[in-house]
Amino acid sequence: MGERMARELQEGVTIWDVARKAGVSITTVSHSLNGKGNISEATRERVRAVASEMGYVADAMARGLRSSRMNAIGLVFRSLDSLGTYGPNGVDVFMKLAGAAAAETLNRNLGLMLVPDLSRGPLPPFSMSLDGYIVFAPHLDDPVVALLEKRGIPYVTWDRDPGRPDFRNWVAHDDAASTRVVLEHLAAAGAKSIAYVGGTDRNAWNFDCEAAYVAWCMETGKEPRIYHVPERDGVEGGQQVGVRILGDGLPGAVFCLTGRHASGAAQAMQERGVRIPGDLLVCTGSDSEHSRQHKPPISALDVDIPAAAAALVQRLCEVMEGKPEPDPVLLAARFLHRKSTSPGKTRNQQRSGR
Amino acid sequence: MGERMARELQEGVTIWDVARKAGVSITTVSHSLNGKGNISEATRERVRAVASEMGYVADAMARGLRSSRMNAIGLVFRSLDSLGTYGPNGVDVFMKLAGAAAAETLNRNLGLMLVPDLSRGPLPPFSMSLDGYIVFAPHLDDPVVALLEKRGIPYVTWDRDPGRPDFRNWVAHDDAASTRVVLEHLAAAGAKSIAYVGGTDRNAWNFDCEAAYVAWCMETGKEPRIYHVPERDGVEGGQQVGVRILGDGLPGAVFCLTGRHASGAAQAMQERGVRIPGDLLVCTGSDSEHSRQHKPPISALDVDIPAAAAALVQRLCEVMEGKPEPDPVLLAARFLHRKSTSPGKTRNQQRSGR
DNA sequence: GTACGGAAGAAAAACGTTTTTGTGTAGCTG
DNA sequence: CAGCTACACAAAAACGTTTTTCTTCCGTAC
Repeated sequence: MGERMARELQEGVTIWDVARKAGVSITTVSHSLNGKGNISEATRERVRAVASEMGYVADAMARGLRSSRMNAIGLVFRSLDSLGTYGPNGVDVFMKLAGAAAAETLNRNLGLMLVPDLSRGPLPPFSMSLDGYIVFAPHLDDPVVALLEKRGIPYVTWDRDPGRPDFRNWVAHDDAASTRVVLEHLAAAGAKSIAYVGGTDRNAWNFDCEAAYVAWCMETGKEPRIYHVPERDGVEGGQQVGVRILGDGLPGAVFCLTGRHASGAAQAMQERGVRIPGDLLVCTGSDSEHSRQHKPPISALDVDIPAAAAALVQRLCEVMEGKPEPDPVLLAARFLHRKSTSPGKTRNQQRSGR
Repeated sequence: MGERMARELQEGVTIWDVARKAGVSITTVSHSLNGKGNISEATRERVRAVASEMGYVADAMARGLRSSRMNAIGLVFRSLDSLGTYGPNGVDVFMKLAGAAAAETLNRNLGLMLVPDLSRGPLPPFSMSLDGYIVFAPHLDDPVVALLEKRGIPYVTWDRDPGRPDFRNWVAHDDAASTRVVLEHLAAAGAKSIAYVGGTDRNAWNFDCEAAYVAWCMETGKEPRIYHVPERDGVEGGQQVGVRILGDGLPGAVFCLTGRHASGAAQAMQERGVRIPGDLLVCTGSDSEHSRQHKPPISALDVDIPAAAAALVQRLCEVMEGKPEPDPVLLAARFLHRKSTSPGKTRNQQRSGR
């Protein structure tokens, strides 16, 4: 029996094999297994037993061909595409999201396909056959989004597409509100002036945070101090901007959107004698290993990745099922209050680590 | 034209549409596009032009059904499965590998599918239709490997499968050699005794490193001091083992396989007054954000991820093409010499960071 | 003038499902 | 007992390719 079973489990047990063994037609097998049609419970049960005993699994491609559903979705990281590397140091939000999305899709019996930049080079063979896409951080006039749109492939995005105000299937943080939380926290902690360091990717995150920063400055009558560093420059870019900021005069606080920039800026300034949080408060808009491990640890806005993944997958499934578009989903970012923005302790205390 | 093209690019332009428009049979279209059959160059060119003008892309599932090649491979992280989370803090080797593998597969016009644990729960729909698998860090008697074996699906593993000495399609570091490099480095830096902290997953990495450690101790006449911490316990587990090691008497050096354990152990011991590298050298067998960011930075063995991904994908493609099995691929781990194992500096120097 | 052979392409089979349509039997109604 | 319905299942069509086999045409050799 084991011998025989092993042979049957070899690739290639089709619906015909099951039908023959169960003494029914392939229709009956299909219906039994999918809970459709009009089959007596007895037959259904028997067929199920035979199928599972034979280790039958419906061929995904045949099924997909017929029902034009692939049961898999694609995940494309636009920000990684522009970063030029798919494994940047310390930026773990991507893997976390990929992992969480994979777990989430598995719950719905969907596969998750990792698709590098769709817009250049030849298309990966069945990128166009996937049932839907999650596009992470599309940028302005994103060609990947345009392609999906043209093909009529359902998709959702993390962060809105800045060039498509009418598109509603997105999930994101409320960046304006989060920015405000940060700025008010910094102000409450005693910062008189706050410098802002954004990235150069033309995505909603950069746009919205900067707009919120400017608006807040207007409201509170402060002079905006805005710096931009390319995302791909990472910690090094942060160090350079740290030096620039110092040259322009030490502000009360620095708000860097990316964790790597924040870490680099803080490090450069600390090396030049600035004490954090004594002389300067530092906060970042996206938590990363760098912000966590910096001495002192840097306060950060944090994404609840599993929640984000769940919301994205859920919304995508709704879109794929043709449900009417509800409003975009806005998640609240958590603010992680760490040492780098602790208001005015004495200078000695801050040295003792921990 | 633009209007019309846009409509045609809508989903659903089939080989029939192309054939009709070009005034030939579907056979001719298929042959023209795939460079097969006996078609005059003129026709071939004309068909190609029509097809690309219409934005025709062969349906991946129909093609896959016919040729029983899916043009996609699966990637499954066994160590993440056992870790219980797909986004562990600071463990970025996975995303890096996923990203590098995705880039590598794209070069070969293959898709990359992320597949969570295959061995429990219902199978993701077409996990069994994929052309091949990369299994990262299979453990002893790994059910995922068994399943693939049973189904006759080609696969390669990162690290050998400890339960299948005959299986040769794997890529790994030479763990024995690497361990030796570390131990000799620690000894050369002045460590008289070296404690070893391994994980509890039953994979080749844990087995081979520990065996190499024991062998080295025998050779050099040292008493082995072995500790085990579950991988999933992370930094916290490291802290606990740090305390245990201290209780057993301070060794000259500690070699922790995982970066998170190393960081935790170092931290716990530093908090109890141990100076690194003054009183104790610390080294880890796998670089991670934790080892990089620790103060002082912890020396580590590092994987050349792109090389690993390239080797894995390459080997998998060979296996899928039925090439005879050459020897397993052994990559050399780089040893990253950092502050935590710098031999006997004065105690004051080591405080000034950097 | 017929047979042969190669070139260029068309027709048809096959891949393994799902879904639509058919078919036969049993039970009930009028 | 003809006719209708419900039931349980089977047959066949369809999905969009690739591949195998078949046709047609034409030039050349016998």
